[in-house]
Amino acid sequence: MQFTNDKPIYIQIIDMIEEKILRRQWSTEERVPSVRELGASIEVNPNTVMRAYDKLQQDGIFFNKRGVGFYVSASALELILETRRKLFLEQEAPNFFQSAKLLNVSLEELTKLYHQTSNT
Amino acid sequence: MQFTNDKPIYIQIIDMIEEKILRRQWSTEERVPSVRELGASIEVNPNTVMRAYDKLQQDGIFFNKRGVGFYVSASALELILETRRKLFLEQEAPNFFQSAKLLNVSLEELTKLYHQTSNT
Amino acid sequence: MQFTNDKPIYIQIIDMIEEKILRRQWSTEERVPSVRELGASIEVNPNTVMRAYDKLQQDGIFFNKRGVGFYVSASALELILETRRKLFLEQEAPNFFQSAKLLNVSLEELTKLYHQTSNT
Amino acid sequence: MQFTNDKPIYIQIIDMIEEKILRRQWSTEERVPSVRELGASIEVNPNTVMRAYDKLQQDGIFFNKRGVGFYVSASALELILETRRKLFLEQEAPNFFQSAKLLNVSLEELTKLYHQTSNT
DNA sequence: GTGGTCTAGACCACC
DNA sequence: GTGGTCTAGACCACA
Repeated sequence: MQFTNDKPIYIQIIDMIEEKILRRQWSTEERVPSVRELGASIEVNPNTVMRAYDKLQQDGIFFNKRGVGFYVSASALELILETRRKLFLEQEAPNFFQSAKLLNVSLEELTKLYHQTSNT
Repeated sequence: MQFTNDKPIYIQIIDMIEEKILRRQWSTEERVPSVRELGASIEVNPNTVMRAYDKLQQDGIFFNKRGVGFYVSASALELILETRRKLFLEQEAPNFFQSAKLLNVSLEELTKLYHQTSNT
Repeated sequence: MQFTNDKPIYIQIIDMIEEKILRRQWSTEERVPSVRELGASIEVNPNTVMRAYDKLQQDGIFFNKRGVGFYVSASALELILETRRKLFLEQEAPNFFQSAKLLNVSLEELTKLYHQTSNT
Repeated sequence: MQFTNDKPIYIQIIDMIEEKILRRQWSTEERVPSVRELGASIEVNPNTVMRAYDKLQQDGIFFNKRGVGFYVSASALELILETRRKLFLEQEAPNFFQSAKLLNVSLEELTKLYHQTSNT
């Protein structure tokens, strides 16, 4: 996995996991890789993965069976959708459209870009 | 000036200056405030302002007359527009629309948001 | 380390590092001393070392693993050689030979000086 | 006239003047432009030109007739040649050839470059 | 007056 | 531990 330098790695891991859940690649109530496994596969210190899992657990997206591992919670999908939609509508969209106007990108161009964007 | 905590101050200064240029509040070939002046007016250490000016100079947006001060370069507006448009079209827009699709925000909703966005 | 007064310290640090890489004393993909370490060893403020590292990173000679340290990039040697050769052939050499001609230093004398120059 | 940022302007003016003398464009005992004249023609503050003239006078290259102007001294050419040759042979040449060796520029290439260099 | 460099010391997030 | 940012204060050369 490739990491950018503008965000902490553990945040990028969280984003990746949330995307996997959103895309139904990781299902509800499913056990997720151990911190060591995931750490090894994406070449990141297990502590950093742990930090991401911790945050996800705090947010109610993961839960933990002691000595067994982490699981995707039943309400995970709903939670992620809710918070992300809120962020998207209240923060990202206004910023995005304001940028567009400042840069003279018209509604037509935006619509075209919208249709060009793949779902992957 | 108000600063947020999610970005370094010197970056926020750069953003502010680029916006001023984009909005034609600072014109090409015009002398800009000295590091001390700007520092005093926005209550930031002159070193921090210097760091912003330095970056802007590296990017060709400012140039410098020795012992006199910094100036907005002739190509500043063009440079900013070019890099920002590129970033917008190639990075931000795809990410944004992909998010929209992932979150089931329809084109109609987006269009509505577009029209709601103020130009300021 | 000895510093001269005709160049900023951070530039002299950059030069020293590039020379180390050119002479294969610091290898590609190798971790370099932390800003604090190097600062202590050459008796310079860590901020000044940081400034040098920052520039090297901008130029693609260093890269950075978050929370770990700076590394010599894979293309470092190539980059340094390329830019230095270009500078040498297009700027320094013409200036040098023009000076020689202006000062009536003959090709024979230059050749002699060439052979006298040590490789260190 | 074009100025670089890596050297003070007054030094660049001195260099330019010395070159003019070396090339016999300004002759011995000849009156040189006033500080105001030269300042206007190269778009530099007269104070800065004055600083250059001052230094040249200190070095014995110019002399001054009060109320009349500055003149190229009789020994100017000799003085310039002497100091420049010394600098060239003891500093510039060793540095130059050491660079050449570090960058694997052979004697043949250097000789070729020598012949390519125009005298202008 | 201007930019530019440097130090010392502090604080922070991240790994 | 690591980089990274910021401040306060100093000093300097240059225009």
